[in-house]
Amino acid sequence: MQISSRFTVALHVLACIATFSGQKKVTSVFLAESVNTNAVIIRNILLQLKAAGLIRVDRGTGGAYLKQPADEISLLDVYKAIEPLENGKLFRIHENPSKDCPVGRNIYEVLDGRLSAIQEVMELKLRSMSLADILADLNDRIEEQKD
Amino acid sequence: MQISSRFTVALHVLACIATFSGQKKVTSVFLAESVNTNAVIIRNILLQLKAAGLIRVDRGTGGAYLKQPADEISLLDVYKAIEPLENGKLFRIHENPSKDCPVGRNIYEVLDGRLSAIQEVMELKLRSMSLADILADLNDRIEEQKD
DNA sequence: CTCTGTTGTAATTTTATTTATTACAATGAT
DNA sequence: ATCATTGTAATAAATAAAATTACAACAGAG
Repeated sequence: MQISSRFTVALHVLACIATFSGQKKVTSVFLAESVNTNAVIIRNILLQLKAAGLIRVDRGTGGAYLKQPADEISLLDVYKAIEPLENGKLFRIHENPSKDCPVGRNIYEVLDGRLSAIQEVMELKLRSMSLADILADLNDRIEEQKD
Repeated sequence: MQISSRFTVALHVLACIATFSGQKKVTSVFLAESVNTNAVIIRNILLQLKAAGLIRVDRGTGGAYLKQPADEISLLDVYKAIEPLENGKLFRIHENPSKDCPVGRNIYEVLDGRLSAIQEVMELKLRSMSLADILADLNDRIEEQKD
């Protein structure tokens, strides 16, 4: 089961905001065209990024802006802003295993710590990467393509 | 978006097979009761574990058995046996971003490597844990509960 | 103050996926 | 031959993602 595209859409959105800030007004319609999706999808993602304090969105006049320097926005910040994990747990454990079976009775406690450790390394890696890293790669590619 | 419970169900199933091997015949019906789900769900998971070479399932007579020592079955083996990831990619990247936008044109290439690196650390951690580790924890708890 | 472009939000639909269920042929030991 | 069991198909129900439509709220520009 893949992690939904909302996370990568959010990264795309943030990359656009950072890239075009100052040059043009970054609206949900503009973003929807760049991502190739519906503007309401974008607006909802913008709302989540705003709620997490990562961006500012100007009502009425329109436009989205970073509220933090790109090197202070980690991919984990974005991931947590976007992915509404139940209990914050990446892995789902089946519910109500049999209390009559010694395995069923104990499986949750045994798995929970290990699954959390797996999630932890993933989140550490997410934290080690920033929006600035993505922008740097992006700029390199864009510069190359100018020839 | 959480990873489906099929993975943890598979771990539960393997733990039962290892725990009860020799003591009782481990059938899909028995497993379904321990997990608290439908026997067909279990059978399909058994088929996947069998296809991955982790277990043997006896047709007709019934019963499932480990084909490898528990310390040679890593959680990654189980995860890969169970999770049918498209292209093997954990993260989904939205399709057909605008070729007219410099961000849209390059976002896939820029994100792909980083997302793969994140998946990589998660898989390394999964590989570092074995079914034997789970069985050890499980046995400790079961022994404690015998009092 | 009205017009205009935009955001916030609700409601609904479409599509995909997971989980559950029913049914039954195929299997293989007894 | 019987019987418990697996393999498999077909389908339904539940959940979730993604897309769409509609419109009130907003805020600057004229």
